[in-house]
Amino acid sequence: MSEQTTQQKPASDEPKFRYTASVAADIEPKWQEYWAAHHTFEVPDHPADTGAPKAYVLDMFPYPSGAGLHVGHPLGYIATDVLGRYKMMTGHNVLHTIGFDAFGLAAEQYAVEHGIHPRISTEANIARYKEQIRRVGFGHDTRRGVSTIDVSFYKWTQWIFLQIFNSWYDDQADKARPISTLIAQFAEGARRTPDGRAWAALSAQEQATIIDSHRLAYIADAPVNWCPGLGTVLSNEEVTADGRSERGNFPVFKRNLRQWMMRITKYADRLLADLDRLDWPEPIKLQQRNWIGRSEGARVHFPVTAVDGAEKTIEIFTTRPDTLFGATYMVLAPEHELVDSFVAKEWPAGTGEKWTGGHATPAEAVAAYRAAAAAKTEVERQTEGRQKTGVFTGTFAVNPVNGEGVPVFIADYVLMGYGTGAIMAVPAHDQRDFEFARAFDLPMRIVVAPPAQWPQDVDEWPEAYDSKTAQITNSANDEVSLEGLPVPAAIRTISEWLTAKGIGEGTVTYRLRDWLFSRQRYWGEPFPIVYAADGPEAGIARALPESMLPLELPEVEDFSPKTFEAGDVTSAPEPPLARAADWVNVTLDLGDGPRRYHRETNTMPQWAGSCWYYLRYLSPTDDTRFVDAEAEKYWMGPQDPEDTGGVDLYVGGAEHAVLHLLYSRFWHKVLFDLGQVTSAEPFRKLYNQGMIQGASYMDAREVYVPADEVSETEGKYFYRGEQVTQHFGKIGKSLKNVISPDDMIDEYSADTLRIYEMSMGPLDMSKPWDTRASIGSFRFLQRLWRNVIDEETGEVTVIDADPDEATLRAVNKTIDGARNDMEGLRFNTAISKLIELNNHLTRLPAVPRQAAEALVVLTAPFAPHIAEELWSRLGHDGPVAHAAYPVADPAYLVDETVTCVVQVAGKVKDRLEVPPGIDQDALRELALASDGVQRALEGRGVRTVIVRAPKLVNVVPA
RNA sequence: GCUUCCGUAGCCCAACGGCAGAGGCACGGCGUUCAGGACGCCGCCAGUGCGGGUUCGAAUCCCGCCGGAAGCACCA
Repeated sequence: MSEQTTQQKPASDEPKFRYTASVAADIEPKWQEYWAAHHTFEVPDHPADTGAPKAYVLDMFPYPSGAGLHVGHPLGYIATDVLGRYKMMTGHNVLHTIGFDAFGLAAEQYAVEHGIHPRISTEANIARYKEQIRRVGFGHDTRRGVSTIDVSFYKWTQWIFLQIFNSWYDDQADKARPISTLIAQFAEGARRTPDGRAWAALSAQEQATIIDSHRLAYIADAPVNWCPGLGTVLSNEEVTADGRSERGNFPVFKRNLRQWMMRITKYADRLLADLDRLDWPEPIKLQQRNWIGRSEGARVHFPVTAVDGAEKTIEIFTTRPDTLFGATYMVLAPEHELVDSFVAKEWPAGTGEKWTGGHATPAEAVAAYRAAAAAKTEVERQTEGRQKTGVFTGTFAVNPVNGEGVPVFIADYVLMGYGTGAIMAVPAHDQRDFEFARAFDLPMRIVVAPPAQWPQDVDEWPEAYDSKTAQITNSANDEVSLEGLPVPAAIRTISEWLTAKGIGEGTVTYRLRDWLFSRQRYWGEPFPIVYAADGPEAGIARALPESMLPLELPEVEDFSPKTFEAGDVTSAPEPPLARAADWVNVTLDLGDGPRRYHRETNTMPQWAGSCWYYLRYLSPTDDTRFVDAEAEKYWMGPQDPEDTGGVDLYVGGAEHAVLHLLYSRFWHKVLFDLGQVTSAEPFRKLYNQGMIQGASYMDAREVYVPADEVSETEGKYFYRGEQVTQHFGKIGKSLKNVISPDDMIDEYSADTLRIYEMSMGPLDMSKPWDTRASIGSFRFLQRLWRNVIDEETGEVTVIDADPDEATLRAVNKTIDGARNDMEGLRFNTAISKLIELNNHLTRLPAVPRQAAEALVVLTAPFAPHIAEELWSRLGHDGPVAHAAYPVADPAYLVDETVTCVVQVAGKVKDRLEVPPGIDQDALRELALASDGVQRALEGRGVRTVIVRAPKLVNVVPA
């Protein structure tokens, strides 16, 4: 590994005009400057209608980290660039650019660590990224590369937030509408207020509360993910399955906090349904479906008498209402709001120790259990949580199907955020309830008939029987019987009965929860929201008018977040913006005269900017609208009535399956509902590139050693004489295996890097990086160069004579194959075809111009610099980037003769040279008469002959 | 535990159900070269993870196992 060959210092006798790293270092910047100076890749916001098709290709918005790019990053960018250039050469208007997602936790943490203001460090990182990206030679329209931290960008992020804030979801119309339409409905009496009073009779406070409960962006007191280690709350999507922060890996606690939320749940059904209309990888669709988690079931009301004597009901959600007769207890989530009203003064006579948890009163037991639950991280809930815990509230509810009293428990295996936060427990037929019932000696009743081999006695069951195909038993009252019904029919029957009796109804529940949208950080978009300091509207969120946007992030002395001990449960978030007193406390005239207000001090999450940046690319300088309407229609509008519209190709990693890709679909749909965009979806086609893996090396202490100082001997790896072990995985600073694109460009060329990355294998597959193997790509370019340029004299050597027949065939077959491969994003096989043609030309005594030019044009999307150079040396004026991609002449795609394989019983026995147009019968006769067949048959008869003219004949012997 | 994807030469990877090899790396020989490197020409190596099945014919389709990767995981 350390013994890298290098072309940096050509030996004295190396031909003067050979394609080397130093030649590449001359021509690559030259062409990059040419493209910029000649606006080669600039495209109008909405091109004139010339009948040309369009292609909007997009890379996932990079976050510019302090570490710079490594060779894994450009993979997707190169792929979109290759496709974009190809599309341009096939007559498309192409829009391709790249910007930066530069707000957020990571950028802020980097700044804090380095003691620099995040704007300074972020802009420095962006500059570095831009330089690295520039060197790779992308065909970007750089005028469009916006960053989320640009004030002119986040003005519109704030504007979109206000659109969402000022909207509600009209279930009737099944779309978002302006909040004014809701207010009008209340004012006209078309919609009832919750308590039935007239709208005008309500106080401003009361009206605001009702309106806010419908807004798509709203403030709520809800259990949220509080991460003391980061000093901020996080969305569900940012918390890993083991209950830690995705960033930093700190513990996360459930806390009730007042936070901004986005009502994404209103879109659950549409987000789910429209997946079917998208050209996305199936695994990503599946992940979104799972995350949305639609499940059909029923809500059922269980009557219960509260401790104060009030008659209440506990509403539960179940997917198995057919098992209602088997419900023998109930469980509420510890955070359930009704719990307090059910905590009995004392334990009912005879309550066992298991149920009381050893506490003297239910109040003590519940308080202790709740405190313990709140102090647990999600990870603890899960690892310990497999052991079912809980306490009895001292109260019994009534099972509405049979009038039986059922004890009410609280237990943390029931989650507040799903369904109604309360369940009926059917221990015989639900594994979780089964485990709880075993732990608490609760009765089980069999209501789904198990197979004959199951023990008669439920006490001997090893686990719950949860079949959905069996028959219901022991389930009847005076009015309804499920006896003998299969599960689906039983669900239908009982649901109808529940609805008729008014004690329940069929319903749909989602796993998806509303999106927690505020962060207690400095480095994010400020909310364009203020609160009146006094008066009747004090504390009510009020939107700034559009004229007051952008609301700029204030400069503060101390931008670092208040963080806490990672495990400090009692801590509470303190937004850094709250310290900017001058900014927070303001006098504004919002249309009703100057008044004192204080600003919202939370900031938006990093996702906000990435929810809509692809729209801003379309008209980056428009200061009247977030996106020019015509531009959006042109680049993203639906192509036909069935089409959702959206970006034509979106390339990025699969790690954003549910975060960015779900959030931006949600925002886009809101904008669509409000008539702001014509596309119903942001990304029509999504493609996940695979990960480039790097070899990392660990010594005996399991410490990573610098990969570039490891040498290989006989399949073993050594670092400073010590043997080390090799692993393949992510590339990263901590793994000490970073290879930057700059390293590759210095050693070979940007074109080599591009060709190598595209030829490593299928784009969507993960594959190991091997710097040594990239020499092959370099050699290809060197041979290509040599096919056009004399290495000794620098003269163009192509001849103007017509190519021979074989060369014409090779050229046309390459054109045909490359076109197909380009359309299918099979860049690896396209390149292999180019290499094949190149090798063919190498063997000729002289290369015909026609063949050389075709190959140069075909190579241009992959290796644009060398292609431009050769194209220009071949005497062309315009850039090869604008040359027409060749079209194959069908006459040269068929060979004069083809080799027909003759099989006997599926085994190859002979080969025949036949004309491609040979007819079936003639070929059959030829094959049967062939030596190989005669020998293989050894006189046996022939049962059938399968003829696939002209390539194959298979003789099946009798 | 459940779901999805992937197993082809020493390595990275090709192959509409029809001759297992397109391309590259590494390796070897010859040529060129003072030499090394580079370059040119030629060569080498697998029967497709394992076991069944469907088919005239299976790397390819189906079933089961083994190995690897990813996702989900108290969601009622």
